Amino acid sequence: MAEESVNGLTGDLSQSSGLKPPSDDPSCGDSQPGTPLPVPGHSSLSIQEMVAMSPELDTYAITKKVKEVLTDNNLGQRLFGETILGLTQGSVSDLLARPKPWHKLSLKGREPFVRMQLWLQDPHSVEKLMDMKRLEKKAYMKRRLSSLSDGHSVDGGLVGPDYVQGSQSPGPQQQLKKPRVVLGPEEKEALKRAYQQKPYPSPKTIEELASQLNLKTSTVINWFHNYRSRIRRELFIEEIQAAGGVGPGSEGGSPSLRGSKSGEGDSCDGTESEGTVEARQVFGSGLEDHRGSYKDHDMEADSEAGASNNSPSQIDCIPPSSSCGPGGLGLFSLTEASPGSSASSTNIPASGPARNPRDNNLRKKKAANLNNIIHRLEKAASKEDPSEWEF
DNA sequence: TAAGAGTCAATAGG
DNA sequence: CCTATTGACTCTTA
Repeated sequence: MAEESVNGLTGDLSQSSGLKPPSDDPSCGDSQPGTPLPVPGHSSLSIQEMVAMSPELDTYAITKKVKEVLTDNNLGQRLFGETILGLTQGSVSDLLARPKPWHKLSLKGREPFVRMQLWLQDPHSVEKLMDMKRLEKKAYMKRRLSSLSDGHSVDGGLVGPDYVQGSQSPGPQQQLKKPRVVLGPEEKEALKRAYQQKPYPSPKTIEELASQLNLKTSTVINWFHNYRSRIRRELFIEEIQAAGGVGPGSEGGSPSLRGSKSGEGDSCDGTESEGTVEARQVFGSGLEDHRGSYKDHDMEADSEAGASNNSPSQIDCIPPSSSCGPGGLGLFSLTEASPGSSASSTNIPASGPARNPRDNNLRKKKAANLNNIIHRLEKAASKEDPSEWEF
């Protein structure tokens, strides 16, 4: 009997009484190598099902909390990623640093967040990870010792980086691995310039770029793909969320507020934002504060001669919605899925200006992205139904 | 088929 | 060790 309930996720909206029978793996044909992770808490539902049922989650709040817990306990992203999320360190880093808003995530993309949420709810989450860490260390020591006394290195093969770039090969293996391409600063600059002129270059342009920069066309193509998507992501996360620094080793999130990016220097930000707001609820256990508000990309008119009205974009702050979970359940933050914006419960107007050094870049990126936006606008224009517009 | 989403994995810095 | 960055790859999607 035990309380192995699938906490939360199912919470209140899953009570769809008779759920499907336990075994309902979508194993038709095949889809994936199966579920990589058994789902932390062990439950009868696959995370995929949980993801599907999950209400909107505040990805920002979740990652914030996870980062906090990890740093507070000296747990690394690698361990966390591999044991909890089934992702590699780099992916975890990326995810934690730039969570995409829930409504912009695909089902697959939501999975890690659901896992994180589940993990946060597990009262033993930390100690379990700590145990893992200890175990790893022990195993490592053991290996080391035995290889020493043995006089021969016996690598378990768990973590064996294949050396690629070395001029010499280990011998037996064919180092047919392609060495990683590393673009130089000039090349990147050139590509960025090209992007600003044309985020979606024609094959011809790509060819030209490639030959001019002495790169493979596939590299150029990849670069554009990556750059577009990363720019987009950066943009909305920068706009959306205020900077929140969590000091290492100390908790007590002191979310610093940053209403609007200060358009230092020259240009003015003719930003206009309609603030749509809505209250937000807190997670039952754990997550206490969060925020996140979205607004669409603002296209700013870039004009120097223009007025420099520095009207701070009005970001509405709503009073703390003190919605305490009844009896400690609300596992998820319920929100009415709102199209383009979500709430922001701001806290103390931090006196300390948490300036973001990236503001400059932001401007540049915004500008760079303008073309991108235009491109999409054009696309949208060809659709009758505004609901199909994607922004 | 091209673009987007999600990742992986090499690597650069700390 | 650890984390951040980023070119390339695998699937989806339209």
